[in-house]
Amino acid sequence: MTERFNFTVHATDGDARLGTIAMHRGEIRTPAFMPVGTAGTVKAMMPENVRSTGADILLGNTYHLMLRPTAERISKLGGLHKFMNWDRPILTDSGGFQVMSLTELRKMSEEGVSFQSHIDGRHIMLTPERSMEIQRLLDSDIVMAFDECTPFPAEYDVAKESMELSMRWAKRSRDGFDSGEEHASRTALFGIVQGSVYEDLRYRSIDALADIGFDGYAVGGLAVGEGQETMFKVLDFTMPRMMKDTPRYLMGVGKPDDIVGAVERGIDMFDCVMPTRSGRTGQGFTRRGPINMKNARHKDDDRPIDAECSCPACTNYSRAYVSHLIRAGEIQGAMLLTWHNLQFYQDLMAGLRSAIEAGDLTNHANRFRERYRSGDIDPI
RNA sequence: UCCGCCUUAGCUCAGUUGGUAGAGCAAUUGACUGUUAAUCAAUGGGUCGCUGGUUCGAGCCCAGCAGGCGGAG
Repeated sequence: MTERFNFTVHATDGDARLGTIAMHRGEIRTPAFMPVGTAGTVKAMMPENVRSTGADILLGNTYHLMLRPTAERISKLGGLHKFMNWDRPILTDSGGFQVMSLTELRKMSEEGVSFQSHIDGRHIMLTPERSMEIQRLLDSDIVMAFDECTPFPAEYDVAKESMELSMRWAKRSRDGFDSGEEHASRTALFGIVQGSVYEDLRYRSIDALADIGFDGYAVGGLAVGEGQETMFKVLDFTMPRMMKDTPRYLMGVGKPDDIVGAVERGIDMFDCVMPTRSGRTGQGFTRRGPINMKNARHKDDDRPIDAECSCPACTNYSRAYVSHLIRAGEIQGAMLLTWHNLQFYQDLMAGLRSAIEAGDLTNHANRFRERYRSGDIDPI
């Protein structure tokens, strides 16, 4: 039996850390990017191909899976890993984000959240205890505490109340998680820092979570419309107060340059729908900036999406072909562009890890930004 | 040869009792950050087949012509 959860920092460069998280289903190299597999699939990708891009861990979702096919069914079928054919670690979100994003269908209380299912309209109560039970049934490797993702903008008092509720729920999440002893003995639980853009609220949130004790700490409530500058400002005062011996996870982030800036500020883990969703809506990522594959300029372009990329879309197909597939609404267009985008994100993470190890992160990050922001997607 | 119907945006079509035009798709472009998204949004684009007439005013009414479809001989 290997370790339950062992985070090791191998090198640092400024505030950035190069590390590994050893878990019984496999090792996670940090800084890590977790592709999002909400409904038991990384959309448009086969799991073995997600792995081939370099992903060590996926994100799954409590809310979506509890509604369909239900956590109980997945449990009976042997757990989420077997169900979706991914045998490495899976982190599951707690449903907290849906509390915000499905705002018109919810009713909040101290006890939890009453959702109306977007699938069949029936009412469902989600509490910290139930969220923990669902994530246990899924056999998640990294369980997220049930929180409320504070919307942006939020007045101080609203943000304060929201954060304090999340902290009470964090304690109940801890207790609920621990009550599933067998599962808890081989998996991990992360707490989520809230507090919007307010320094003292973020500090209080960190302190409250530290008192409870978690295997890792996430920064939540960012990338919800505040903009990169504000997000970095919040990280600038939040990160120095975060625990040093556990992973720090920035939830829902982000664009490539968001990730670079957050790594420089000490973040170890990320997840984001951007590479997969964009892959389905025609946006590709390149080392010279984002590229809209729907644009007419690509129709006759027989070069790859990104000449420096090793993915199948770039090795075997032209911009012209991918552009045609996307325009034609062909499924293979979504498949190829998603694959490329995931490869791009994993290459980005690998590059950051190498740079930290070499003590060259600042130069590396500056070079990346300069090229990425040039927007010069038509190199000679 | 006769009769009827049709002709409006690149395509398929709406256009009320006459007040100088709209939709969907396509095109062009933009979004997308713990996925209710193979999604959403914006923009461009029309001598309303042609020529006359009636009218203050015609895509709408009248006549002729051209093209298309159907029917009768």
